Amino acid sequence: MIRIGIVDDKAINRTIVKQKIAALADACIVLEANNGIDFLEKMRLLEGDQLPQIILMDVDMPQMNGIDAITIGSVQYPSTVFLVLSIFDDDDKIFEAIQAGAVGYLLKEDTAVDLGEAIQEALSFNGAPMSPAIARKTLLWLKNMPGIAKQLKERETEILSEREIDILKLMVEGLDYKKIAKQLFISPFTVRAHTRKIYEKLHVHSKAQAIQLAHKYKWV
Amino acid sequence: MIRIGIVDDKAINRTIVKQKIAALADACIVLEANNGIDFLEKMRLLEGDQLPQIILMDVDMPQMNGIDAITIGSVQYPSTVFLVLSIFDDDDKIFEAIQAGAVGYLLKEDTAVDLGEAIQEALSFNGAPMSPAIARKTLLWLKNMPGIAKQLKERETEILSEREIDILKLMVEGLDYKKIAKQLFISPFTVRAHTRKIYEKLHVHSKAQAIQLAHKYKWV
DNA sequence: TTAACAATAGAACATTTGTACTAATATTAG
DNA sequence: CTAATATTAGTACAAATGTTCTATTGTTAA
Repeated sequence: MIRIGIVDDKAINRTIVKQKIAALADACIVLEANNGIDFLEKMRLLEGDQLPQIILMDVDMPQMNGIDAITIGSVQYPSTVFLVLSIFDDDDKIFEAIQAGAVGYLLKEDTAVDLGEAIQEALSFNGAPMSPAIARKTLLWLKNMPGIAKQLKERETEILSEREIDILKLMVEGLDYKKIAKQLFISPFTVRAHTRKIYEKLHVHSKAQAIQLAHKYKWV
Repeated sequence: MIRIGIVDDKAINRTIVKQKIAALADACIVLEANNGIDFLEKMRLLEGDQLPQIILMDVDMPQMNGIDAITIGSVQYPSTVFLVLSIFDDDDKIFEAIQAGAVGYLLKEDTAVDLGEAIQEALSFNGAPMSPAIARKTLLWLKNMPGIAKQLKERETEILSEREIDILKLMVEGLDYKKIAKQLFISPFTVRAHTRKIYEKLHVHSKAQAIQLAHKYKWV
């Protein structure tokens, strides 16, 4: 019997998932929580042999979101497996969830993936369930992140546009927005617009982080 | 009607795949090759509207392996989608295949994944088919990627103190004042004090400029 | 011929950073 | 011992940056 936990702030979502679980032969819900805080508190009250083996975690929740809950929970309960069940395929969210320790990421609306199958895969030794859309994103990220084993020289980044690379280069040289704008004969606002796009694409949140990636992957 | 190509050096494997394809309603085999060279030659003989939309590619083949075939093929035939069908879940192979341009990676023995579904996913706009085992590996890679930037050599700068270099290193890694402070168990104010000293010594006026010098003189 | 995207420009607001100060310890070179 | 320097910690304010928006124009892919 597989012990399952559901964390979602919307009762309707929990009900839908519970109905799907009920259809499975070998599974039962042992924990239900509204948000990250609630989840951690309810986990603390359970004995070791009653702890859920798998948690189906929503991302957007009040008080404590799913990412933070996974970050803390995956350390505190290393034998529990966390599976994100989100409505959004927001890049940053997926990335953060994986970083936090989620073993899989499913889209709620993704009908192609059967929840039961996903649970089986998550619990099986070396499986990780993913919606095809999510799989594609992770592959694209991987593809564009050289430096694992082979250092792929001056390969095309494919992520950033030409103009974005212009800006990134000047950023690396230590120029501020105004100086970059003057250099490229454009408005400082435009430089900032490009910067926002760069951050979004690289999943970073500061100039220093962008510069670090630029050096690491030799984009400059 | 989906046009499919199979590249595998073992006739028995091709037969198995062909049988699975035959069971699909809307698909037909338009190309069959023994290895990478053979594949590229046979592709050249086909008209644009007869080119396969999807290639099921084996990895280990004589003369030219699947990775190289994808590398070349994905450039020459950008609208064709390459799907690796391998017996091995060898880390390097998977990674190389993705780098080469494969949109998905399936294990032949993986019974959980239906080939037809995988083909549909591969052809659909933003789907990528993956065996759960492969998905897990890619997730692990992603998770561990940003952390590879360790092991920095010590070098005498003669200008900066040890502590200042500590701070500079973390600055280069993209951490803000608070994060650096937490990392070094000191107050953010202290970090800022060090930063001021660093700027003074290096004659710079921003984080980005300091990072630039750090890279230029290989202090990190 | 739409749809998507790149490049441009800007408003508004919160956070972080840069700079100019002070100041207590600890260590070290002369 | 004394002076210099490193490390620590803080206040205060101005400037730069990060983020969330909107919006126009041109180019390109489907």
